[in-house]
Order: sequence, then C-alpha cells, then structure tokens
Amino acid sequence: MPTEPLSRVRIVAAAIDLIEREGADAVSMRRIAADLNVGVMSLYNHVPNKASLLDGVAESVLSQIEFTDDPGAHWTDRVRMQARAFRQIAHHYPRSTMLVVSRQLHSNAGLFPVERALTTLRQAGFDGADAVRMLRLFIAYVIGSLLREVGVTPTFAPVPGAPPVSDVDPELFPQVSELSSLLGSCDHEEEFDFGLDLLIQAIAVHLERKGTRG
Amino acid sequence: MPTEPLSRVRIVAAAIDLIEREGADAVSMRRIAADLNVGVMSLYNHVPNKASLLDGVAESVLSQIEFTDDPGAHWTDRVRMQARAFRQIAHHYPRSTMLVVSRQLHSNAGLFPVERALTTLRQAGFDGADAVRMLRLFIAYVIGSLLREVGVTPTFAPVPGAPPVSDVDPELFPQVSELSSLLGSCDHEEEFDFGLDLLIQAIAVHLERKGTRG
DNA sequence: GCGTGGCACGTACGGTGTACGTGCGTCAAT
DNA sequence: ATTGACGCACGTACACCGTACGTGCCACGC
Repeated sequence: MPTEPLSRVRIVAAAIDLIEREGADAVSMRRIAADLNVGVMSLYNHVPNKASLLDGVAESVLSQIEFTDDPGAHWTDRVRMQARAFRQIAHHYPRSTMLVVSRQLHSNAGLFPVERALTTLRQAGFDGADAVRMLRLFIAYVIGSLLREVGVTPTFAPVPGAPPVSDVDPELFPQVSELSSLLGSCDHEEEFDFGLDLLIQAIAVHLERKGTRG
Repeated sequence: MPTEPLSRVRIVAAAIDLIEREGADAVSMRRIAADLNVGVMSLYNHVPNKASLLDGVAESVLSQIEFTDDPGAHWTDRVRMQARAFRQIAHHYPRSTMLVVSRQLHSNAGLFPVERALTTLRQAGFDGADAVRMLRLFIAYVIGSLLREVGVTPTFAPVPGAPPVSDVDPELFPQVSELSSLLGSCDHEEEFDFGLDLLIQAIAVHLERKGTRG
C-alpha cells in the first residue's frame, strides 16, 4: 500500500483537520507528522517552518471561499452575498478561521476577495476612496461577527462547556442579569444578517446622498 | 533594598509590559520571572498557570477602559463615547489587545462595559432584544476595527517592516493595484469614526421606525 | 554502471510549561 | 521562649516543542 507522497497540500490539509478536531493549541509538527504516519523532519522537505505552515492554513481556508456572483444583480445583493460567503467558510472551519483572523496575512490569497469587493463597490458608484472605506467597514463587521460566532468575544457565545451567564450579581449588573437569557443564546446567522442589512442600507443612503449632491 | 513583594498584579503588569515591548510570542514564564528578578516557580505561588496569567492580562486591559459617561447627553453621543473608549485602550495596548480579542474570556471583567452599553441603549428606547442586537452589532464593528488597527486583517494596515502593497499583478487585481495607495495607508481614527457614525445613524433610523410603528 | 539529487528519517540542542520537593521566615498557640 | 504550621521563593526534573544537521535510500540522466 504505497501511500500518497507527502506534499505541502497534504500537510496543510492534515493541519486543518487537526485544528478543527482538537483546536489550534494541539498543532505541533510532531503531532501532524504522527497523523500522517511520517517522521517529523520529513515535513521540513515541503514546508520551511511552522509559521509558513500556518500561513498555508490561512491561504487554504481563504481560497475555499465560494463566491457565486451574479453581475446582473443589484449591488446590495452582491455585497450581501460576498459577506455571506465569508461567514460560511468561517462556519465550516471555525477554529481555523480563528487562526486566520488572528495572524498577519503574508500571501496574496486574501487579495481575491478584496479585488472582487472593490469591483462591486465601484460598479455601484462609489469612488475609489469611498470604496476602500466601505470595504474596510464591511471587513471590520464581518471579522468581528466571525469572532463572536467562533467563540471569542465579550458577548457570551454559548460555549458548550462553560456555564451560561449564571452567577452574575443582579445588583451590580441589572441589565446583564435581566437580559441574561438573550445574551446567553444567539442565532448567529440571523444576527449576522440583521447587522449586514443594516450596514448595507446605511451605505446605500450614503451613496444616494453623495450622488444627488455631487 | 527589599523589593516589593511578588503578587498577581505585579506579574500581570510585567506580562503586559513584555507583550507591548516584544510581542505575545516573547511571553514565557521564564522570561517574566527574569524580568521580575525572581525564580520561575515563584510565579506559581500567585498564578495557577500561564493561561490564567493571560486571562489576567485580558482582565487588566479591559478594566483600564476609561468611560466618561455624561448621562445628560444624547444617547448617540454616549454610544459614540463608549466605542471610542474601547478604541483608545486598544491604541494604548495594541499587542495586548490582540491577545484579549483572540482569547475566550472567562472572567466577569468584560461585564462592566456590557452593562453600561445595555443601559445606554435601553434608555435610548430599545427593548431588550434590540438592545442586545445593537450591542452585538457594535461589538462586532469595534473588535473588527481594532484588529485592523492592531495590524492583522486582510486590508493592509501599514506594517512597518513588510513591503507595502507592492508587486501585485495589475492584470489580476486591477482595482487593488489602482487603489493601492489608498489601501496601503489608513488613518485609523478617521476610519473608525466614519464607520461608527454610519452605524449610529443606521440604528437611530431603526429606532425611529420602530417607535413610530409600534 | 555510475553519479547525483530529492526526500524520508534519526539524533540532538535549546527552548517551553509545570509537578514536586526543599528550605527559610514569620506568626500563633502553647 | 519553644514549637508548630504555614506561606512563599526557589531548584530540579520531565515531557514536549521547533528545528539544524547528518545519513542513507532510491529513482533518475548519462
């Protein structure tokens, strides 16, 4: 049974698998090698070091975003679709996404989504400066939302292991304790779409005002 | 010269100092001990483990947020001030903030800002469910913005060491390459305020509509 | 047949977090 | 005053980490 030859993509895939199964802390060169039934140092024939391997993870996750763009649709719908595509990848690879988001990105893998978004925004009528602004606004919102969904955030994503928002002092935190049931649960998709629509509507207004003025 | 006795807060302070000076990767129990002129294992008399120490860092940073709330001001201004207070702490402790944002939060230190924000929103007229929604929306935006400012993000915060958005293929990425100068630089404060105002305006509209309807 | 280069692998070194034991200083009860 | 207990600083030791370096196998071009 000659196993498939070792390669960078196989190593990256094993890393993603491991991250999703046991979390980013479990990632070690030795562990990945073991999962691949391979000596540790063999990995270094295909990957210069661990940091580069994690860059590969980021690149791979990013490149798996599936954009289905309909050039005929209204720009608001196209923007919405692009944002949702991001969310879906994060939903699929939650723990890897966490890693992607919290690492400096060195490759050009992140440029495709950026290019696509800028194109859409400029076709909608934004000038260059505003397109960049709006892009940054959306990225901030999307990434912030992903972090909530993935399980970080000061707003109590329902972490299965941890206790809910129990044992808060109602004297000190009346609002938090009154709204604890709302804070403790979260329909991430509904919440994401709510904010997304609000944002899109807001920048549509911004666009109209600029258009009628200048 | 009897040095001040070792304590959890002194250890946490040393950790924050180290993180800001040399980055989160430089943090190790040995290194912190050395900075404090202390044996490694002495730390464990005040801190159960490294993870807890990092929780302490998060807690400390969060608790240093300076809210100056004027109960007489319009709610939009109060919300703006609270968001800015967050940004300022991140600006002051950029690398620690990165760490805070990318860790699950286990303590109640994050509850004060939450309580405060919820109070403001409910006084503005939002019902419980909407207040929670709006809070989450703001948190997503603020955290996403902080990540950009702190130096992550797919949008090219100007990392001093790295080359700018050079060497992108204008054929593949026409928008990116045309707007490269805009993408490559960023007035974080201006950008943050722009998005913040847009957001506040949007939820103000949302509030009015709900108010006049119900 | 014979180099030669790619690749799997073992060994080894300096780093990490932390379990455990030891010794010293201080304070409480006798 | 003596003794006991406890708190806390510290050293040692272990398992694990990333990776530099050397070795040997095997498949290929000449």
